[in-house]
Formats: sequence, structure tokens, C-alpha cells
Amino acid sequence: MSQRSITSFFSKPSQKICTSAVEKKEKSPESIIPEDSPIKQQRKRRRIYVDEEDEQRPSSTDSTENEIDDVVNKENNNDNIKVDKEEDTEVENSFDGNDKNTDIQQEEVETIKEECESENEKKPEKKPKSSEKSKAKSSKKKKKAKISPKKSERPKFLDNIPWKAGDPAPYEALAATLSEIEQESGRLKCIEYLSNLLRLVMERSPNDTLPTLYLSMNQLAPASEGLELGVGESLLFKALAQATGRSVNQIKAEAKSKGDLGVVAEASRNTQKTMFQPKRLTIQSVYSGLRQIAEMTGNSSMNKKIDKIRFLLASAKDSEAKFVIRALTGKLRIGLAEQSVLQALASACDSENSQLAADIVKTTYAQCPSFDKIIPNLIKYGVDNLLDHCPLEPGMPLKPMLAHPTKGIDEVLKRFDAKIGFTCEHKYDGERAQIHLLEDGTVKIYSRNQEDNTIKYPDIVSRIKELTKVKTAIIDSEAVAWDTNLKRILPFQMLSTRKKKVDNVGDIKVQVCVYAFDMLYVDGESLVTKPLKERRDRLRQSFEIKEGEMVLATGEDAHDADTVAVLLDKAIKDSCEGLMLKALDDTYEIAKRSHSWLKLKKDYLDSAGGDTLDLIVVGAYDGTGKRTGRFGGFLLACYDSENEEYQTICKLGTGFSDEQLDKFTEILKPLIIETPKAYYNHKMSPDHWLEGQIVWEVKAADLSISPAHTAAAGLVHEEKGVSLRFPRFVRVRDDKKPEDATSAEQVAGMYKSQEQVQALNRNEDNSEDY
DNA sequence: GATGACTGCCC
DNA sequence: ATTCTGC
DNA sequence: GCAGAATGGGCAGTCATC
Repeated sequence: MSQRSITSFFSKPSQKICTSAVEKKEKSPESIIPEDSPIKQQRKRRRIYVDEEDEQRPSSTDSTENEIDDVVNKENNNDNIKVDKEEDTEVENSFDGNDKNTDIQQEEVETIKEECESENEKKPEKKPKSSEKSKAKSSKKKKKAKISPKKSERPKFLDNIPWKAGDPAPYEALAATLSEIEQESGRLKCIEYLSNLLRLVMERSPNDTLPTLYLSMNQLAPASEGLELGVGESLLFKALAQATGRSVNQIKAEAKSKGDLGVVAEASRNTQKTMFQPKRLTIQSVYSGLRQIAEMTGNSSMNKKIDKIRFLLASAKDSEAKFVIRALTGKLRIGLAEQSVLQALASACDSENSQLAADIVKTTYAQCPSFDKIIPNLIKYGVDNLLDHCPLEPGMPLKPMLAHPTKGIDEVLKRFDAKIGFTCEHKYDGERAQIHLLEDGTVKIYSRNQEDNTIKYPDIVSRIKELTKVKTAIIDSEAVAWDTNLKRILPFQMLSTRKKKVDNVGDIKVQVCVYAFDMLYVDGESLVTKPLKERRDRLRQSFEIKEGEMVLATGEDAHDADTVAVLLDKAIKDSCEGLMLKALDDTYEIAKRSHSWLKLKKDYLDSAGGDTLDLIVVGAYDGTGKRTGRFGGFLLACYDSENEEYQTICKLGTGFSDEQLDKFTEILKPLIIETPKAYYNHKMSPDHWLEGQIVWEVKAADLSISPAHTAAAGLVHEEKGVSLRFPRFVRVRDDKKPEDATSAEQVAGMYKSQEQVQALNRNEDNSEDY
């Protein structure tokens, strides 16, 4: 029902919307605006202002800056040809718009025009800027009073943004929406805000739908394409320093206190009074700017990236700068992410039955996590037919099933139906490998996050070809480091030394064994809606087993607690992390439940599971984001009585409640010292050194050899220390003084007593005998 | 060519 | 990875 | 229970610099 309207809505946006603007002219966006229209002239002037601003930038720290700017601008012009042809071609012959007032007038004209054109919407109620709550109320009111849902749902915060049908969608609209979402805690409302924006984009600037979605999810492309920004905190410090004429240290300091680089950027823009109206950023131009940054590689690429970032910032105002920077840091931090974006997209396409639409969109995204593929099909065929056009198929990584941690066997039995039964498989400590066998014989291997790992595992590729009994398939498995001589599993740390780009199969130093545990597709048939029992059967029929190369994950079906307990012990003895528990009748439908498996590890158990250590708090880190204004993490140390020193062993950032974190910040702040004590043996430096007085109990999954920490250095490794894997806070140990903390010897002992290390030693002993 | 800082991606 | 928290 | 956002160790790869 609603599908038809959506389809037509997508394919012919102009008919439904923008009645006055588009219908009269019926031309492509480029030609809608007459050459002599005020809008065009305004754009010409804007262009000039940008150039002028760049040339007049006060803080010329280096002499080549202007040259660089010119280059950047030119580059950008070229790069943006696709995006915005008009402006590039008209830079030369544009006239001297010397009057800012004129520009403002044009703004107003455009705004007014916009209001008239936009629909016969009833005038928004005159109402003072209101609190969150009243905003929410007003939007509800509007809904009730609506004539047509699409018009009246238009959020007020977009009303004053000039944006006509056929125009490129202004980035300002996205930034305003993200800001609004950031301030709103209700998830449904956040989704509504985004869906309203998406609806507008699809109405007025349908070609910008894709970039809008990418920017909303803070993604550049499907993960499997391996596009990386290559921009981190440090580069952004430099870029911001250059853009604002301040030192990197100033920026760093401000970032520390504000807890967010984006906020720093926004504040910087405000203090820099702009004399000229900057060129408006568009969603398209920001997106393509980010892509350009990602595509820069090689010599002096870092400076080029910085220049491009500066260029974007130069055109960004207010919250635009904040979100450009946040996009570059990789954290949008607005309380809305993938799942909500999908829901917003669904609701934008079908507000009548958004629940059904959300199910479809989420299911589609789970089996085909690529907006590049989804959006064109959505536009062409509508939501109702989306699944058929984005089918599960080899060559496209699907979202993998994840597992919930469980604190004990009780919890497992509570969650599963004992009658039907569940399987207990070893949880291998390796890397998720989703193996695809394509129709043409190609093999692809994807990571847990849909990264393309094919070139990392040419050995797996060739063995799949050798061992397969089927034509096409998708297998879920864990790739585990394997000692071919001793036919043993090797620890994760060994696997992680494996090269990511293997040129020559012969160069491979770390062999892997594939432990297959699920099959999601075989010979043209999707298995995700089939019960595990069936998928498992299909898996067993489809491949030959070969020891040390490709085997099935060890597992046994169970119905009761005792069996689970026995199997857990067995798994640990076999150098595994614990158990994966899966209901036998469960499907592989990520959209319905992304964590439908359970995982049970020794260190989850409250009773005597995992290693716990009592450690001294010797440093603290300033929190970011929601931890701004207090400590967000700590540096911990063990006590070495031999050398009478504190040796750092790990940082710690999880396990405490918000309340505890507040308390710890208060307690520890008075302990801040300027420089570390002479008896602090450390390689890393926290934001604040602390007087070593407080002892905390910390739990960890494993102990590892560490290049960054000094604990037990010399005891298990000549120079390297020991660190903790997955450290988390357990409780305060008021009863302990620093000297009572876990000792270096104890740390060494804990390291050596680990199953994995023991197993290795056993083998070494054996091999020495031979 | 070696080194170190930085980044992204595994867990 | 682990963990906490608002919805 | 979901979804999101805090935070961990440690590796290879990349780029700047020496």
C-alpha cells in the first residue's frame, strides 16, 4: 500500500513536493536558476569572498601558505566538478561584489522566497526559543494539526536554512540536525529528526541521499572497500592549529578541557570574526572532501590532508565545524548510530508503516551492509521490494552473529530452552573469518567488521578451493594461529603478528587453522533463516576436513548445567577462551537479534574466574565525551619489592559506574603530582601523575608480554614487561597499601601459569627431548 | 635504510 | 574487547 | 534488552624525519 506511494515519491520527487519551484520550470537543477537571478549572483560573490578570506588569513606562519591555499582551492575546484559545476566555471568572470549588505539582502530574499516556495505550510507558531520539552510538544502539536504529514513535520530548526528543490543539500541542514539530535536523549525523537532531514533531502536533493546517510553514520564507503581517512587526533591538532593561528599545544590543552575536538573547532570559528560570507558547505562537498582526504596517500600526503581540512573549516560555520571535525575523528558522538540511522531511513521512506519498513531496511542492511547498493535499489524499487534486490550473496560480507557475555551457567540455562537444547562450542582465540566462495571460483575473506581480509589469507583461499564440495558458499569461522610442527593452537598475540598484506604464500610466517562453525549460504541458497541445526548439517556436508587447515569447531550439544561445566573446563584446557553457546533452533537473523549467541569465559564468572590483581593507581587521564570534566581512565602499577619501585601494568577505563568515576575523580585530584616519583618505572605518561596511595582490584582475561608497560620486566622477558588483556575495574581495596599490591613476582607467576604459556612450555620441553 | 609517531583494526 | 546507562 | 558510548592491549602499515 504505502509502497506505491514511496516508489513514486522516490522516482519523481518533484511532482510530490516543491510544487511551485520545480513544476513550473521542470528543468535540471543546473538550469533551474536563470543566469541573471539574484541567487546566482550571490553565489558568484560568495566564491570571491572565500578566496579573499583565504588570501587575507592573518596567521601566515609559513611563507608558502598562500600558495598552498591557492593550490588547495584549485584542486578543490577540479574535484568538485561533479558536485557543483556552476561555481567553478564562474569564478573568473564574476564581478566585484563589494558590498556585504547586498549579500545579506540576497540571503533574505532567498530565505523569503524559500518560505513562499516551500509549501502552503501554515506559519510556524510564534514561540520563543524553548526548552527541549516544549519543542517536543510543539512537534507533536504540529503533527496533530497536520494537513499533510510531510510538510508539518518539518522541524523548526531547519526552517531558516536556504535550500530549494534542486539545490545541493546544504551541510548546514545536516549539522543542525545532528546538533539537535545531540541535545535530545530520546532515541525515537533522534530518529525522527534524522528521518525528517532525510525526507527533505530526498525531496529536494535526491542525489544527496547517499552522502547524507554516509555522513550520518560517519562512514565513507562500505567497510569492505577498505577506504581509510588516515586522519587521527594528532593530524587534527595540527590542522586546527594552522586554521586558527594557534599552537598545537594550545589546541591540545583546549581539547583536554573541552573533551571534544569538534567543540574546540566550533569555538575557534566563533572567535574568528569572519568579515565575509563564506561559501556554503554542502552535504556533497563535505562528503567528497572527506573522501578526497581518504584518498590522499604517499609523500607529503599528510600536509595535503591538513590543507584540505583547513579548506573545509574555512567554509564551516558554527556547528558545521564541529561535525566536520567529528567526522574526521571518527566519532559523531550524538547518541545515534547505525541502527538508528537505518530506522530513520526506513521511516523517511515509509512513515505510514515505519515499523515494517524498519524491519526490512535493517534486515537488508544486515545481509548487504552497503548503502552504495541499498540506496539505488531503494529509490528504484521501494522499501517493500528492497530485500529481493539486495539479496544475501557471496562477495558481499554480511553482519556476523555476535554473542552476549554471560556471568555463569545459570544465566545460560535461563536463556535457553533446555528441551530443544543448545550447542557448546569452543571459543577460539583468533580472528573472525567470513569465507565466501563465489560462483566464478573466487574466494573472499571478510573480517568481523566486513573488512576485506582476502589478501591477508591467501593460504586459506587456496585451501578452500581444494576442500570445497560445493559451488558457492558463505562460511562463518575463526582463523587461529597454528603451530604446524606441534599441531597446536597458538595464542592470539602470535596471530596478530601476521602480515596484513601477503605478497607470497611462501612468506607466511604464522600459519592458521580455520575453525568453521556456521554456514550462511550454500549453492545459491541463503541459510540465515534456517535453524542452526540445519545450517550445521549443511556445513558438514559441504567441506572436507583437513587437520591444521580447516576443521569444525569442537562442540557438543547440551541440555544441562553439568555438561556445560565439563565442556567449559575442557575448552580452557584446549587453549580456548571459553564456550560459545547457541540454541539449536536459532536462526542467523542479525536484524532480529544481533547477539543471539552467548559466550561464557572463565573470567566472566564471579566465582574465582579469571585473574584479578590489586594495583596501585599512579596516573589519570582526562575524560572525553560524556566523561568530560572528570577522569576517564587511569594508569595502574604493580609493586616490585626487589627494586622497590612501581611498575606500570595497564591503563584502566571501564568497570566503574558514572557515580564511582565522579568519586574517584574527587578522591584522586588532590593526589596529583607534577612529576612522577623516582620509583615509578614507566614508559608511558598519563595526563596527570598521582601519588601512589590507592589500590584497586582489577580483573583481566589474560596477561601478555608488553612493549609499553614495565611490570615484571626481566622476569618473563629480558626487557619487555607484562600487561593485562581486557582490564576492568572490580572494586576499591581500601584495606591495601601500595606495598600490599600484587607484586612483580606474582605478575610473572600469573603470566607463566596461563594455560597457553604452560602448553607452549610443555611442547618446548618435549621438543628438547627429541 | 632506520626509526619513531601516528593510525586503523584486530581482539 | 568490557562495561555502564538511558530508553 | 537494545543501542550507544566510554574505555583497554597490541599488532602491521604508513609516512615523516633523520
